[in-house]
Amino acid sequence: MNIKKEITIYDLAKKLNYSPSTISRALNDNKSISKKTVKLVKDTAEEMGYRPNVLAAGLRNNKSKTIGISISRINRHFIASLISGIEETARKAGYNVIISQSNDKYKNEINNTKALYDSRITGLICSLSMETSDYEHFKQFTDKGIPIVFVDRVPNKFNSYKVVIDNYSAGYAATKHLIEQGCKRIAHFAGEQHLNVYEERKKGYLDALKEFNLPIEENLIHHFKTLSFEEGKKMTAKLMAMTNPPDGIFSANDTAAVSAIIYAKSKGIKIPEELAIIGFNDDPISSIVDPALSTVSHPAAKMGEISAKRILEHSKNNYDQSVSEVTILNTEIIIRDSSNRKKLLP
Amino acid sequence: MNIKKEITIYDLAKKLNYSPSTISRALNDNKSISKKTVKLVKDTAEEMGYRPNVLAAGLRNNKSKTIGISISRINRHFIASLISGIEETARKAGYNVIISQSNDKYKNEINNTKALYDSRITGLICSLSMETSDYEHFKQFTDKGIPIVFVDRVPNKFNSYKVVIDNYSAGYAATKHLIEQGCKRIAHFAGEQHLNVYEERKKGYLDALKEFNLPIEENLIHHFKTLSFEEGKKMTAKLMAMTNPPDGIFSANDTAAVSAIIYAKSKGIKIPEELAIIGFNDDPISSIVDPALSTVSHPAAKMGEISAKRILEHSKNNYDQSVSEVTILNTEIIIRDSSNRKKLLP
DNA sequence: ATAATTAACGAAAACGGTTGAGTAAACATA
DNA sequence: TATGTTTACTCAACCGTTTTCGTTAATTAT
Repeated sequence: MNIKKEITIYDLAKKLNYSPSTISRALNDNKSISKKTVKLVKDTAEEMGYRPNVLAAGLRNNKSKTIGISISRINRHFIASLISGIEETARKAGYNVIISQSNDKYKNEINNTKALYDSRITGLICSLSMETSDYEHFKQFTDKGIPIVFVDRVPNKFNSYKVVIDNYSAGYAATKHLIEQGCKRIAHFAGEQHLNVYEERKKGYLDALKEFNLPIEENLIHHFKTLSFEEGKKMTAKLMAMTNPPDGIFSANDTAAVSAIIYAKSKGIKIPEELAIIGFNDDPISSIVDPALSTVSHPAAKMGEISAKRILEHSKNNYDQSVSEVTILNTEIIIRDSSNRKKLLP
Repeated sequence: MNIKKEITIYDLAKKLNYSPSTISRALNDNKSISKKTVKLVKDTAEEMGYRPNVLAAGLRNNKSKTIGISISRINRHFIASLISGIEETARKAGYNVIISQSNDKYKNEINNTKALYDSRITGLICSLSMETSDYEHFKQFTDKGIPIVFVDRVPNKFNSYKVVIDNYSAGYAATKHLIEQGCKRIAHFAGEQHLNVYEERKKGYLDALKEFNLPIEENLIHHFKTLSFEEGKKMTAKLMAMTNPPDGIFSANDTAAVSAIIYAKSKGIKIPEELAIIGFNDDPISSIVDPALSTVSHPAAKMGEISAKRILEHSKNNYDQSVSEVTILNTEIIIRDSSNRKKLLP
């Protein structure tokens, strides 16, 4: 088991009788090196099995070609798609992607951002943890001119790039859709209200009710810790046991919405006739559940792509850090059988 | 917008009147530095806002505390859970995780592994792309003593660590389960046969049939390109249109199995009475589909955890690279309504 | 023909840690 | 008392690139 020695630009320099500077420039297509030499250098680099050491380059430039990601957890469909979009565009540009999961813990997010900083990332893409309401730990980046792109779950009081969907409009549209299907008493499964996404979805819901002169009933609005399957099931049970149960549910995510469908079915409640349901995210489960769940689709991969591009552009042009450029992407209401009462009409 | 200067160990050294070496050692808890000094150094480091530059350390050590991952694509439940497991254990040990997606293209896998190598990763965790059947591009790691852990989709002819499930036994058990439910003509949705996972699942299927003296009918065995929803649906349609259709399906993944359920339901075929179905992976969709899909559960996060630990151990102990240590994890058959005929009996 | 410009490359100093070898003082041992 | 051992540091080289200044020779302008 003998370990082969690494080939460096010095080895190339010695072999070709050039200085390391020339080799470096040739490899980077510096125009002050003749095309002939560039070709020669690149060919022998290939031939000798030279592989650049990005750590050395990174040290010298005080920046590695790396994008850092801080998210809650990977194994959720939306997040996985987001990361997929980031990775794809980053890699095309020759950048690596480092991921870190907060598991929705504030403390983890702090430690992770530190670790990412220590790697001298070119930029950070972050979707906040559930618990985060203080943003001090992001200053280490802005202090050093390192761009941050917040995506989906973003802070309202922090100057930086943001890539989001219009949660308000989506919440409004989802609720309006239920109203148009004839729902009069629509419940809302809401998420943590200090997170912009859930706060805005709820606002949209409330405004739609107002718009159509439907009363806002506080006992139909429930704030969930995690919008999990279990939570959703329990809440659906509670709601449907009311003397005057709701005839519609707008859930801030699909998991809870699906749990509502499954619970209602098990109790013989007809969907959508007695209870129309719409979720949020367009998770794979939403098209599999029976009846299929209406929902709001997120352009997750696209959001990742745009976020990555923000970082790449910034590092090219060195934009003014103090500018907070917000990108708002369109959502789409996907109507399936869980809410489509009109389809049932002759 | 003025960018703050970075604090280095030289700044700490100057401030404390120590040499940089002492600072470095103190920060790394080297025992040749007095506890008093260590505390002093760490405290002022904290106070001055010192953050280590892992690029510099990595350059010096010719290895960054980073684990590289090469997988097909992130946004699949199994892969996302796997990565989640890797990230969690890596981060606990102070390691970063770089991900790269091949999108199941051999060429991408080659480029990605090069990029990972260039980052001087401590080790590589890889689940092969669909197209990979040549392993030359992994030699760059073993040549340099960098450990590789293949996980799930592993090469059979390459010396390295491997973390897998017993696909053969799982395939056997899944098929046996259908047989025990009374199925006589069981179809198999198989994947690409040069991938160990699909090859072995099929072998298990075949051996179970033999064991129970059921005939092997080639027209019930179908090899899929991607085991997608559409492929599964088409194939189910074809199978159920036969004059003598199968009474059971063992699908090598859940997506195709779910598509079979949905297709059969749409055609009024009773599940599991007329057609019993079992899938593979225990994707979230499998418990949501109605009737719920029986399946084989993968300990995905656990596999990630073990893979990461292999890398960490290796880098601590510098094990003999030529040893190919294989870890085989248990799977579990999860019986749900899509195959549970006995439940229907009084 | 001479001055000015340009093209093509080289020397050497960073970048921020790590580490083997060395040292001075304090302490223990024979 | 002389010697050996520890303790707690320091020195300086090194990791592989990049980049700022040069330098030299060739080309162009005057």
